[in-house]
Amino acid sequence: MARHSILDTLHDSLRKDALEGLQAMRFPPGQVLFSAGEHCRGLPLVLDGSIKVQMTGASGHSIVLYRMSADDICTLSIGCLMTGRGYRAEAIVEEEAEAAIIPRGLFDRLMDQSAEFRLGIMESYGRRLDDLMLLVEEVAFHRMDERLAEWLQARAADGQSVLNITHQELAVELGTAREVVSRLLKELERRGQVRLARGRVELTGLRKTASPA
Amino acid sequence: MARHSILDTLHDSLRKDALEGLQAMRFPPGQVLFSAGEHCRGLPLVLDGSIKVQMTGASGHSIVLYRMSADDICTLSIGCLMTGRGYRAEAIVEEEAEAAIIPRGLFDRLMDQSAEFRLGIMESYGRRLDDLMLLVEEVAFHRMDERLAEWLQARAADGQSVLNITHQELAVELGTAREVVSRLLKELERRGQVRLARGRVELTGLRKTASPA
DNA sequence: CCGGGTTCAGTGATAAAGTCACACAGGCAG
DNA sequence: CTGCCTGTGTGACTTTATCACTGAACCCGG
Repeated sequence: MARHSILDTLHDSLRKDALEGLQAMRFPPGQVLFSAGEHCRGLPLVLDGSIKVQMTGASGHSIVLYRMSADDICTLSIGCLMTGRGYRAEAIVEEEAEAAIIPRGLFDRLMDQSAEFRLGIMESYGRRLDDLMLLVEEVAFHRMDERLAEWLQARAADGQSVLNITHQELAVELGTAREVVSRLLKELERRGQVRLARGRVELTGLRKTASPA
Repeated sequence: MARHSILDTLHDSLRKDALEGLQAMRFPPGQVLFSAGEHCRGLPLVLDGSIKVQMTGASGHSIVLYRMSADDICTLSIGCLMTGRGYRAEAIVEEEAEAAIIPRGLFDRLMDQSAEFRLGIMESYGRRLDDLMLLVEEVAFHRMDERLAEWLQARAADGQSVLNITHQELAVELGTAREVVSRLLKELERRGQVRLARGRVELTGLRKTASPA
């Protein structure tokens, strides 16, 4: 059954209707939920798993914009739903995911009848906007070596110390070229902060870049 | 009196209430409407003029995220209003502007009672999200010389052919350093595409960068 | 187990962009 | 006229991006 905190906020009769209009679906890793240019059929709620949203530039390069996980809302879809334009990004399942789609009609009804639902939607929007603003700042002004180290550290903080990821995938995370990632990782290895193997990065003693200042 | 298309969509009695709860204010160029860290007091509607929204990174560098002009909504504020977090960016008046602020209570009421109002808000959100995604792509993957040329061309398309702008301001538009802009402009001047003077860029024969491919 | 294709990773050379440091020019106030 | 402040130009150097390859690791069919 579809479990999502934004549905919990609904009053009984409305919640009942909502749950009837929804059906959860499972998606395996690698599955593409939507891709650039496609039109939007409703608002996806992420119930479980992990989904990354990335876009590909005219240049052919890609960059990951953000991730969605349990209890998230695919805010991006609302814009498409409202303006009728196609998606500009694509969504790819990373860890097996479960999601339910709120069809347009039901979405409108929930927006009309539940202040709590509206609040949830707007909050989600606000967070997404913030994320993107931070990303712009990061891409525009931060050094690549720091961004790479931070990305790895964030994963380490999640408890993971061995990442199964290729240099190419890391390059997409950071929006740069594979060669750049290879060179920076090699440098980190020289400093003893990571250990490298094909398709694998093991974090050993990663800390802040011995900064120049 | 406050004229904004999103108010026109309201039904008579609601519109009357809304107009009573609003008062338009004028702001001179250079005025800061809000800055990073401040809290949000309501949703600003832009009635006229031009306002730029920019953020400053930890590095001290700034970049313009987008502009608002007549009939726009300061979508960014909604997120702050909903999540209660402070602004992450700042808004600065460029051309003398007129704006009205919808206080929180009235905003909630309009969201509750007007589907058209909701639609307007969500559309605005969608556009903003799109803008930011495009900006990420541009900053991450496009060459500086092309971005500069495109920015200048966009102004030329607006009918302006003499821009009163400093290299530093252009650098903030593009999220780069002043020196980079200076060098690129000098290169454009060598090619006869612009004429330069202190605080002034005159567009003469600007076209697509004689691209390498 | 071997051979051959595919995916990953490493690296040199070069171009583009960012950083630092400083010189100098234009315009304005006293 | 003389400073002074802001804006611009530029050299030297670092970091990042791009291009063009090389070779290593893995996968699979025979």
